[in-house]
Amino acid sequence: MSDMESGRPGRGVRLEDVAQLAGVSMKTVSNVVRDYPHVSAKTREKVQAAIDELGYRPNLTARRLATGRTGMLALAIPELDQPYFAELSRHIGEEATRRGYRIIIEQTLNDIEAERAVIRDREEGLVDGVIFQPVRVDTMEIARLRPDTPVVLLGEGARPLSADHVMIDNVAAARGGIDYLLAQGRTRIAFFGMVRRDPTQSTHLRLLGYQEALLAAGAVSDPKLVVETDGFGVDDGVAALTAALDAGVQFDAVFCRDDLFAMAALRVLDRAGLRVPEDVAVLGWDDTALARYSTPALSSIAPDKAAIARTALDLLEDRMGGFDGVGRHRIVPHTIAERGTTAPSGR
Amino acid sequence: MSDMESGRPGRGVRLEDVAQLAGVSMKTVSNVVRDYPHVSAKTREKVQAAIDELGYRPNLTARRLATGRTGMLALAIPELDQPYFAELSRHIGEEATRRGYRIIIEQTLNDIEAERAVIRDREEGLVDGVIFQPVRVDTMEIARLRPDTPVVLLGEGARPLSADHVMIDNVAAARGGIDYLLAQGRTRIAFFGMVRRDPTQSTHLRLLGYQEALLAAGAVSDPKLVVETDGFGVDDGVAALTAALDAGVQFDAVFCRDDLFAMAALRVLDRAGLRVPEDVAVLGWDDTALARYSTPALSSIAPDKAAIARTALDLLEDRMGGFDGVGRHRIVPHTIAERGTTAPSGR
DNA sequence: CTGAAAGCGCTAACAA
DNA sequence: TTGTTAGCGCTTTCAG
Repeated sequence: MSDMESGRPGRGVRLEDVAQLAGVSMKTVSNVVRDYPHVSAKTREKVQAAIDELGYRPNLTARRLATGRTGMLALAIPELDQPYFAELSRHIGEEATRRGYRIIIEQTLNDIEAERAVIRDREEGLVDGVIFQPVRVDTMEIARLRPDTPVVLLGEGARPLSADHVMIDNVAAARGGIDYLLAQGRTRIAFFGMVRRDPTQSTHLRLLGYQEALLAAGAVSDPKLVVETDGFGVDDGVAALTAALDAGVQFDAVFCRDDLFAMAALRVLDRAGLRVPEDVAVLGWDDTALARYSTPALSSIAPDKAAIARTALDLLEDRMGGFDGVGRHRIVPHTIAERGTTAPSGR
Repeated sequence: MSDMESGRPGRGVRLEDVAQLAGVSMKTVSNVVRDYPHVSAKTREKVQAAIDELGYRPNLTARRLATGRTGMLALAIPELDQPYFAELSRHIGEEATRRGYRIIIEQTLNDIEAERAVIRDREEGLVDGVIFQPVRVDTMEIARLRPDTPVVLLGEGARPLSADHVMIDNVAAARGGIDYLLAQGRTRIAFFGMVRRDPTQSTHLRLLGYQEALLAAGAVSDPKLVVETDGFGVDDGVAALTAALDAGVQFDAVFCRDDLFAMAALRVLDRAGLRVPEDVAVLGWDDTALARYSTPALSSIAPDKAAIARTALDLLEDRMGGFDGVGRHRIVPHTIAERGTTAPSGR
């Protein structure tokens, strides 16, 4: 009660200070701090009192040096503000917290050097493991530069035999999307977002699924229905799709590489006076906030982001626990989030 | 050249090993590693060769323990996947990288206990400073639980005298938004997104600016034009605005608390058959991806997020550098991103 | 300009 | 159950 000194900062209070005040050894204090089970009740109490009085808190850095564990994971992604990555990060952050890890974010900003730094050593000794979605570096490079830190890869970009990997089945998901559109009676389905010089593998896989499904259904497969763009931006998409429309390309559904292109499609169709979904259905990919909040609300291929997070952490914890087998590849489920842009008729 | 062993992992290579191989002391190696200027060229060369041969990389944790600096900053925000925070995080991440810091993300998920943990000690000894946007804890609590780690606060939630603070002038920004709408000839402007039991201060400030501007302009100020909602979700918004419309409330512009509510407004207006911006103008707040990608593209109050990041880091670096004055409050600029939803007439 | 040695604060064998 | 004592790997006075 006469704790006049209560405002004293904890700075500088060490384990040893606590030990001294409590009249025990450092080891005992350490045991109490870490909830080591074999400590007598009275000792624990005494120590706890000293801890409280001094306002002691363990120095995480020192603990790390002593244990070798950092309790941190790095999440290396292109851009934090791209809706898909923002949502993925949220899930990974939550899952990590649940398991007692902290997340340090590494934005590669689509820069190949930044990606190389990630696989090389940027995180050396700083984190226990890294979750990495590469977009520029290729499989071989990742395999070669294998770091000492456990890594799990996300996305379709690279799949070296040496690293674990989590993704959804892009081909199957695309096929499912097309089948879904076909089942609604759409006959001329465009593939929108074939980005020229796309460094990623994703687009190709999605296009592949698109073609497979069309072929399997004996539906129209016309090269003109594959709309190429000059980049990943909405503007690129708007320009490309507008050009296609102007060139007289006809379609009653647009299967988009991702939600961003779907936003572009919505804008172009609106300008062209085409109604969605009555005249043209639109299906996005990633099921981001963009899809949920647009008008009309966008239907979208929905990767199970929580499952991606969970699986990635599972694999990583195996590795951190010493598992040293060959790279494992996990396919995570996806669904189709059905919303207004694909409803057979108005909302 | 006969480096048969080149695949050997760097794991376990210590400063001492390098020193031994190079035939110098640890101190010298340390100097080379850290680019200490006063090292003779030949020594440096010799040491560098040893470093390369051994594949040595400094152990960050050990360095930290020795220096006391972690080189890391914590960014504590409610949710990483809320567009505004995702974008803010991107900027802060970039700025931090530029200055040589890494960012660890702490999602508070709007949980008051998580926020308390942040200001208390969750990051003790783990980071050099924290950037924190509180939404639940109040000013006094933050002031009381002042941690030993430098903190800069973001947002309007709390402004204790003891901590630095960065925000945009919400009242002025709201006033500016209303003036802008007024200048376009709008006469009945609704305020949309007066969230019931909103724990944050932002909404009130924005409403205040709205009222001030209306009053100053001698424009219509009708309590019915303030649309209350039950929560922050788009669904809450849709329900509330639909109800207002059904109740016969008339307006020719909607000033939204944030972009999410603007998305809700767009949806409701579309359903009601009202054209945007011809019949009703819509102005959002935050200038997120939602605004840029919607159709029509949303005009929005745009806080200068890069400036927020820069300013926050500036203040934090001052504190980390030893500055110990009273809390400083920085106002960062904002603009109005003019897009389709407020254009006087169609696109 | 370089070397020797004492920490940074904590954990973990090994004893007691 | 608790104490003693080395480290963990790096930085940093203080000499030389």
